[in-house]
Amino acid sequence: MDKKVAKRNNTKDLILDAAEALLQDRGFSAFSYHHVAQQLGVKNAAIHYHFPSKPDLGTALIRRYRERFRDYTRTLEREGADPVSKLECYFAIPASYLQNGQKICPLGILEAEFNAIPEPMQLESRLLDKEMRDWLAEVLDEGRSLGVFGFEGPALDKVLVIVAALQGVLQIARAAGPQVFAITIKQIKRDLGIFEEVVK
Amino acid sequence: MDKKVAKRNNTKDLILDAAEALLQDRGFSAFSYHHVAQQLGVKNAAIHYHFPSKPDLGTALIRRYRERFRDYTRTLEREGADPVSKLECYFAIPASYLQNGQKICPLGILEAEFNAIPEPMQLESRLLDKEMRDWLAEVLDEGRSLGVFGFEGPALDKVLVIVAALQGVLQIARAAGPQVFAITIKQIKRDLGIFEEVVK
DNA sequence: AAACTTACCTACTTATCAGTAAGTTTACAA
DNA sequence: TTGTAAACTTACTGATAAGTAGGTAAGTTT
Repeated sequence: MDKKVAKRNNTKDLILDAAEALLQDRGFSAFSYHHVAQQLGVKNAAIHYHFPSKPDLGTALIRRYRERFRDYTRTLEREGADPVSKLECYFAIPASYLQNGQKICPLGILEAEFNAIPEPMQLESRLLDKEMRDWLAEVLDEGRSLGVFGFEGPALDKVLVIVAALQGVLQIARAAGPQVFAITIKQIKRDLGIFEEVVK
Repeated sequence: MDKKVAKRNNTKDLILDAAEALLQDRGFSAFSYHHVAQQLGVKNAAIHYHFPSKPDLGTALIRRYRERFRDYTRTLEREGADPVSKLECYFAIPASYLQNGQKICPLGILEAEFNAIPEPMQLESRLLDKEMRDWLAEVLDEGRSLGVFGFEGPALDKVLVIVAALQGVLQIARAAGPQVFAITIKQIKRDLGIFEEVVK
């Protein structure tokens, strides 16, 4: 019975998908309900039906990022991935952003526009940031004690530089071209001491 | 004769100052002529008198960043600063952003909102990015040949990680608190090999 | 088959945005 | 003293923003 304009039941997810793309492409302030609606071929009010206010949509978006990340890391854990491949999988996230239309890290825009987004979104952003950095720190610590990573100081400090560099370079790629991403990854690996054997 | 509301002749600069603060606080899409006007105690149209359109204001802003950076580096050159103090001076720029109300790098927002800003601003952003990275690369190369910096690979590659990390960490500081900045600086120095003697 | 719910649309409101036209004040020059 | 240009203000316009009220066509439940 799905003839012509059959009622869809996945609109909510499609809205989140479109909003996610717009967020990582233009920023939160720079996209509107109209943009989302147009992309889905529905009207303004349809978005308001699923997400009454823009803050609602925004927080739902970040919550989805969080869940996705949690699921991702849990899967890696379940599969018994080693620290190096965990790190590679982490690098694959921003890499996919870059490939999929020069997108940037969601946290990058959210934090850049931090003082212009509603408080609930700020809160969710803080949580996402903490969860990601804490997980990566565990990976680095694990790798260091196994002897596959070489770095000095607390893992959380090293994580900070890595996360910040990735977040920054995706933005720089907009102005300087996509090749800067691979260069950064290479340098980060060098600084982690996991490239010498392969390179030289 | 400056009694009450004497005509000012520095409004143009004051507008740029206010716009600069707003840009680094909220982003380009999230601030309006009204915000700027309100902060200066003038009307909307006064801004349009000095900067006919928002792209005009935006490009003027970035051009000023560029001039300021050029003047800054030229002064350092004239004073015969060594690579280490040049680097310290470079670090002082984002440090001042952080201190002055959790501001972030202008290039950070401009590149994050890249696809939402007018083309002339994109062009100016590219120039600013290139000029800054090229200068820093010279500093790093100079320092390496003098033996004060220790790093592998092309200086431009190392610069990329440093610039990206600084840009990123200023944003992360919004969500994670200002202390992450000092940690990042410390880590960057460690990775440049200019911290061992002082720390350990 | 009636009652209710889901998932929209049409058509609006209110606010804010960038931008403009025309008038006003002030400083300075002729 | 008058003229003129710079630096505004007043008072708008049209576009777009978020958000809402009310209606409706389907599907679901009772």
